[in-house]
Order: sequence, then C-alpha cells, then structure tokens
Amino acid sequence: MIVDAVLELARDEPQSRFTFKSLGEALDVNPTAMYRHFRNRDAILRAALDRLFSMALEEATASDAPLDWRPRLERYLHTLIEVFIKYPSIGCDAFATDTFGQGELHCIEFVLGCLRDAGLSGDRLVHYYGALESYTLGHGSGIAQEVLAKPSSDGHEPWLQAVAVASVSGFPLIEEHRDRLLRLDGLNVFSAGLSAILDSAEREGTR
Amino acid sequence: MIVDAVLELARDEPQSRFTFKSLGEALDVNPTAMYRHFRNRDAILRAALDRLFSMALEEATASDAPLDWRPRLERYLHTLIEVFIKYPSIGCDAFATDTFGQGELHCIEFVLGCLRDAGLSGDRLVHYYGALESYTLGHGSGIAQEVLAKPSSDGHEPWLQAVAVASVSGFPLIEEHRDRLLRLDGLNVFSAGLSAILDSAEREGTR
DNA sequence: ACCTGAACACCGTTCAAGT
DNA sequence: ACCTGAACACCGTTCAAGT
Repeated sequence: MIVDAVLELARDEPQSRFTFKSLGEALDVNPTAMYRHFRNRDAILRAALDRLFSMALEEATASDAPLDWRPRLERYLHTLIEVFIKYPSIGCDAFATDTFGQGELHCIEFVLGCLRDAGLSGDRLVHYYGALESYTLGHGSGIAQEVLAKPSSDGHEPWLQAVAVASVSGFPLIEEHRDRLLRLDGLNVFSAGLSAILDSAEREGTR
Repeated sequence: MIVDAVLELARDEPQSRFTFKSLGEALDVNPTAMYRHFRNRDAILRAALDRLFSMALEEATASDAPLDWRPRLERYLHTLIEVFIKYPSIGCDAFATDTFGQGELHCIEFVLGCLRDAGLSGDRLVHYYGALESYTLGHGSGIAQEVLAKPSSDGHEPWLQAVAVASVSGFPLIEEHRDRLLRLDGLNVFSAGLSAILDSAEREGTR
C-alpha cells in the first residue's frame, strides 16, 4: 500500500517533508504514478494522517489493565502527540487537516467516551472535547513543524531559545525566571496545559 | 521597510503564502534584491512575526480602563490569535518559529506579569506561562494554516467537517452529539480551552 | 489498468554582472 | 552600496504516449 511507504518515509526522514519524488524512489516507481491512486498530495496526506490516528488509538488502548477515564485520556493524548512527532511530515498538518476517515472518527468517539465517564454531558462535554482535541492537535502539529524545520530536534529542544540568546535586561520578570523558562520544552509544556484542562474537566464532572 | 510590505501582502492575499516574487512585485523591485537585506526567507518571516507580537500587545494594552489580570490576559491572547488569523502566511509559523526579537520578549514579560498578579510564582508561574503560550501559538498557527489552505476561511469554519459528511452510524456518542460537534469552530474551541487553563491558574493562584 | 516521459508553472537560493 | 539577470535544483500537477 502507498500509505505504508509514506509513513515509512515520514519516520525515516524526519527532516524533510514527503515528496512525490521520494515516494517514487521508495516504491521504485515513477513519481507521477501516484496520481493513478490519489487525486493529489493532500489526499495522500489525509490517508496517512488517518492511519496515525488509528495507530495512536490502538497503541493507547492496547492496555493490560482497564484504566479510569483520566489516565485513559492522558495516555491516548500523549500517544497521539508522540506519533505526530515520530512522523513529522504528516503530523505537521494534523490541526489543519480533516481526514474524513475512520481513524479520526474512532478517536473522536473514544475521547467523548472518556469525558462521559468523567461525568460530563451535553454542551459541556463537547466544550471539553473541543478544548482537548484542539490543544493536542495544535501542539502536536506545531512540534512536528519544529522537528521538520530544525536539524536534530525531537520535541525536547528548549522552547525559548530567544531567552537564552537575547539580552533580557529591561525585562525583570524574564530575568527572574530565566532558568525556569529555559527548562521548558515542547513536551513538558504540553503536559502543563493538558493537566490544566483536565483539572477543569474533572472538577466540573464531579460536581 | 520590507517588513511592512510583507505584512501588507500577508493581509491582502490571505490565501497564498508570501513569496519572493510577490514581494518583489509589491515593492516594484527584483525578487532577489531581498537577499541584500535578509539572509533568507526565514529571516523575513521572523522579523514579520515579531512585528505581529508587538502589534497584538500594543492593541491589547491600549486600553481605556486598567483591567484585572484575567481579562487583561484574555484580551491579549484573543488579540494575538486574531492577528495570526489576519496575517495567515506569517501566523502559520507562529508556533515553530522563534523570532529572537523585542516584540516576543515584551509579550513574554506581559504574560508573566499577568500570572504574577494572579498570585502565582516560581515553577507554577512558568508552568502556566508555558501552557498558555503554547496553547495560543499552537491553536493560532493551526487556524492560520487552515485559512491559508482552504478557500474563504476565517477561523469560523465548522471544525469537524468530517462529522458532517461521513456516516456516523456505529459511533453512538458522535451521533448523539452530532449537532453540538458541528457547532464547534476554530475560535470558540480556542475560548473553551483557554477558559479551562485560566480557571486552573486562577484557582491555584488564589489558594 | 497501470506506468512512463516530457512538459509546465512555480518555488528558494546563488552569483557574476551591472549602476 | 544596492539591484539585475541568468542559472540551478527542486516542487506539484497535467497529459499524451506507452505496455
């Protein structure tokens, strides 16, 4: 299948976006032959991204023990963002792309189920669904973009290189928290925001 | 200044990423002349993005009445994301790009100040700084990407077109919440997550 | 039914040449 | 000091031609 080759390519060449040319070489075929199977590059992207959703959900739910809603949700969202980072040239479009596929639908259903188990319903359930999904997709695609652009980055690069380089005199708060700010990276910052959203959801659900 | 032309171009042609060619036409000059003033495209992008940070902070703080920390922060973050959407070809790289500029530093200082006024300090203050900043940048650049890619989109497009089109039988929760899910768009979903993070910050700060 | 090859319009970037 | 023009390597996409 072509999608397999795209995924393999995205994983093995994390620095460069996948290309018809590279795809042709990987499959030992003429680059333009892809147009027999997909309408354009975007269609390939959507198919591959939907597979990433499926992979993340499968990996996160293939658990030994049944989990409570919150660790279940945390595990899935962390797995999802890790998958995006692992396949940067696909993950980088995770926010802006609707896959229209089964993988994404299964993921939506899964998140809704977790939030239902948290005690939420109706508008508030969908409210938190939107918050969690958009946060994870926005953050994941952003880190994937970084990995794609910057040499040898893996989501654990310092997040605020500007603070390290630039003169921060005249910015007393930045100066005061300089070391702490430099300790931030893409993934622990993600955990920070995720905890905050889940805290709010949990409070509202158990009320 | 070249940056002015880039911004003008980004605003007036929201569907297409800015280009040396388009920039040359706008300034009535040879496209390659830019290389006399910037090392490459990325340097132009960083300069323009830093200006967006400055513009957002200026617009958000040019207030009549002094505000409490939370409305002050909300106003700034909403302004920031709106600016990204207004200049899509620059905003789309907001997450992955470090500007190394003054505008970004002023914004960091501003957010840290709001969180200090919320009663936070030390690690927890930086924790919430990371959560808020990454959430806004990730979401903003994601919506900007959408605007750039999809014809006549403005951040208020339905967020889950897949749910509208695909068959959702076999997904009982999606089916149950279908209408609510379709009402989600990029900007109200942003507000949802932002409130959740700020709620957590407020609770922790007043404790 | 599927693949190939040539072609097209479009990128960012370099560099020697102009003024 | 700044700009021009040609050139290069690289994109996605189309289409007539092959098997």
